Amino acid sequence: MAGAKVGRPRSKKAYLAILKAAREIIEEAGTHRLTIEGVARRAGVGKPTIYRYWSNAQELAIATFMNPEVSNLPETSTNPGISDLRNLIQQTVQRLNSKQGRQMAFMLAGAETDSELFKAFRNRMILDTREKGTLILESAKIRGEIRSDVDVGLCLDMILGMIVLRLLIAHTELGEDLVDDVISMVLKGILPGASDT
Amino acid sequence: MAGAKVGRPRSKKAYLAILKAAREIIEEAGTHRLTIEGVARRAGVGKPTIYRYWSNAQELAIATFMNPEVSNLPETSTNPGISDLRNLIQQTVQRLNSKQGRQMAFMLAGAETDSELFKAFRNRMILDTREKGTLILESAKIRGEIRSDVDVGLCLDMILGMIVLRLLIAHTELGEDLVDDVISMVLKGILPGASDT
Amino acid sequence: MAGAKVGRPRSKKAYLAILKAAREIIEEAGTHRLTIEGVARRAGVGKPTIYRYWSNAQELAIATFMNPEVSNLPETSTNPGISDLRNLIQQTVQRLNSKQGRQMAFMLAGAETDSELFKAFRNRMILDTREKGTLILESAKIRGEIRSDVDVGLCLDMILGMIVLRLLIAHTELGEDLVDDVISMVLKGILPGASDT
Amino acid sequence: MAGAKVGRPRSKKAYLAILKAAREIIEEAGTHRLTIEGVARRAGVGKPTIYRYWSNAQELAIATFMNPEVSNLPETSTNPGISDLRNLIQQTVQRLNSKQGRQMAFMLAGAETDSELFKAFRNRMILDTREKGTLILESAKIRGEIRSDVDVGLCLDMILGMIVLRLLIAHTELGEDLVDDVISMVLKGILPGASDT
DNA sequence: GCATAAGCGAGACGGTACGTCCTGTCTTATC
DNA sequence: GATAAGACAGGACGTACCGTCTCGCTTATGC
Repeated sequence: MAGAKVGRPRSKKAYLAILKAAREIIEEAGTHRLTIEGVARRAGVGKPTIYRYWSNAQELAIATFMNPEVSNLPETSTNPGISDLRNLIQQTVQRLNSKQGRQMAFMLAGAETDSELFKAFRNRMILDTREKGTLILESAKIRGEIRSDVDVGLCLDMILGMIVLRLLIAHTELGEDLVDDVISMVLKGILPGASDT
Repeated sequence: MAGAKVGRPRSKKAYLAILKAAREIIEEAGTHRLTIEGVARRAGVGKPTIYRYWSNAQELAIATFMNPEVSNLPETSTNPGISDLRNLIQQTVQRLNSKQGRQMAFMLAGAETDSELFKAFRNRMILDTREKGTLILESAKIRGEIRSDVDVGLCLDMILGMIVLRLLIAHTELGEDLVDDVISMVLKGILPGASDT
Repeated sequence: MAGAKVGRPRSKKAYLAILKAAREIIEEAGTHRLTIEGVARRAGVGKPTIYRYWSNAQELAIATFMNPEVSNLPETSTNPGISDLRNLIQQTVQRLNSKQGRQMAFMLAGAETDSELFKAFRNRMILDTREKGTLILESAKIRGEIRSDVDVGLCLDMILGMIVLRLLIAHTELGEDLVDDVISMVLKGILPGASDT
Repeated sequence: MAGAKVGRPRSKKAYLAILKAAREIIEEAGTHRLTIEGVARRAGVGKPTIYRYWSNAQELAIATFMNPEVSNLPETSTNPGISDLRNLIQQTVQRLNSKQGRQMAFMLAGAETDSELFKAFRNRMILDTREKGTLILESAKIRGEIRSDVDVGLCLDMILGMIVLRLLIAHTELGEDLVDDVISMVLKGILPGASDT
């Protein structure tokens, strides 16, 4: 690779203007109205400048959700107990329940599933929660707070899945009570013989 | 009723040819390669004929999954017990796990969520299962097979949500074991003090 | 309304409605905005009914100018003299100078030149005048009012041609003076040695 | 001077290919078979490239006659006499009598009469001759070759009009003799007392 | 310290598809 | 048995974007 850093350096200003314009368009008109031409026009930028960073509108859209404004979840406590699960889910619900999160979730399904950015998104929005949740539940397992034969991944997918389902398909409100209910259910199951809420 | 059945009747043949062509294109190239022009070409049909039925490619794509080939779930027994839940979920997994179902699930997220066809799809693919599941669980409640304070809707959304999540985002295989595991979990919960699988 | 017998109860009415609608459209929007669909819609008539009489929009347009409202020129006196030429040209100018005449002249050039209706139009608008003019000039020839070697057809074509040219291409006003001027010129020529106007 | 020469320059090659294709289509199938899609296909060019230059098929058709192949009339001698009129008319007849000229004349009538290109055409095909003819006749007037009270414009319109009329409407052959006859007539008039041809 | 290489905005390019409109033909039920 | 209604295959319209490709400039680096 000759010319590692020769030539004019890429303009930070242009890069940020593109992301800003893209975010605004998505905000105003929705993800499927995002076009490269529209972004270029709004950002006062040439189309090739956009293509230099992302190879299509899809990727740009995904990137929009990857920038610092959608921050990571706060760290869980170093030795988390089963009670931390509530906070985690609460935070995930809030994050996905935002306008941005909603659009992103929509967009997700249309994406080329093998793309790096799709994976990145999935990592950030779902797996991130899943990972933290795994940490919590495995700790709980060790401490005997939950049964040792529990499939932790399945458990988390049921919780996350429910959230995604209601968001994407049922378009139900995701209230605060929900979090308590779902935790209660996942803990006690639905069979008789467990104490009430 | 003026205009009720005046004029040349719509051609069943053309209608079916359109759906067939659309289905084939989706099968071969994916949902996002479906274009009205392509369908018209393949079906040997004029574009306006397509637009007479559906107002854009999205709607046509959704309609593709609404026709008889993707049939309703079989009826559950008239007085279903908790054991029927397994069959219901098994069938849903199979249906969504097909190539067609997978594509459809993908497509879902990009759709205009207020469109009639989106709702129709949701009804058929999700609510259909949800409704039958509700029947089963409410019966089980009455018979005392499950606790009376259980939120039946939430319970089903956790199961369905997990399926959708794994299909859309994690792209995990949806094996047969899964069904047993998820039912077990939802019945017993994850707290200690329940018998093993 | 309801005809007593089967057969053709509303034929005349439909026919006239078509012509009326066509005339109105041409009047309002110009000849090139005339479409069969538009006429059918406006006339409350099925498209095939129009096609039963005329085979395309062009023919219909021409037919519009063939109906009684654009009347024939008045008859010339039975034994016309050279002085009748002025009246003839005057009338022709007036007829072509009308809005309808103008549009018709425009349309003429776009027409399929071999169609019967094109010929019919030509007959009515140009040859009609030409014929009457020939009568006048041949009579004048016999009476010695003009030279015997004059090409009568050429002479009339120069007069009519000038009118058409100014109408179509130069868009000059066709005033009354013009008629006197052109007759004077065609009579005396432009060489010196003729008395002034 | 923003936008003066920014951006990729327009491709001369594409421009010429469009005109060539348009000319060929008109030549082969006639003016009313000229479609933007057809031209794009034949020229190996995108439709928007055509629309960048002309806003519809009509304008493109007119432009076809405006390019160098249909050249200007040759210059008349610097101090032209009445005898030059013959050459001028002869050339005009030839030009209009060509296949291309004929089609163009037809097309003329269908055009939006206020368009720039319509005017351009009129300028080139009619006014060009008219202007040169005016020069000739005014010179002749000064030298006393024709009467001083002659309306030069009217005279030329009669000649040109006759040509156009026969071309458009009568579809008469425009032979060589015609030129002599029309000049003779316009010079001498049709009254008795002038010498024979 | 000046050449060079890459980035920049602008915008034209060949394309594809859009959704609309109209053509001329056909197939019904109605009158 | 002609009519109105309107669906049909076809095809052109003019527009919007796609992703690529020049342009003439600008901006650093590194020779």
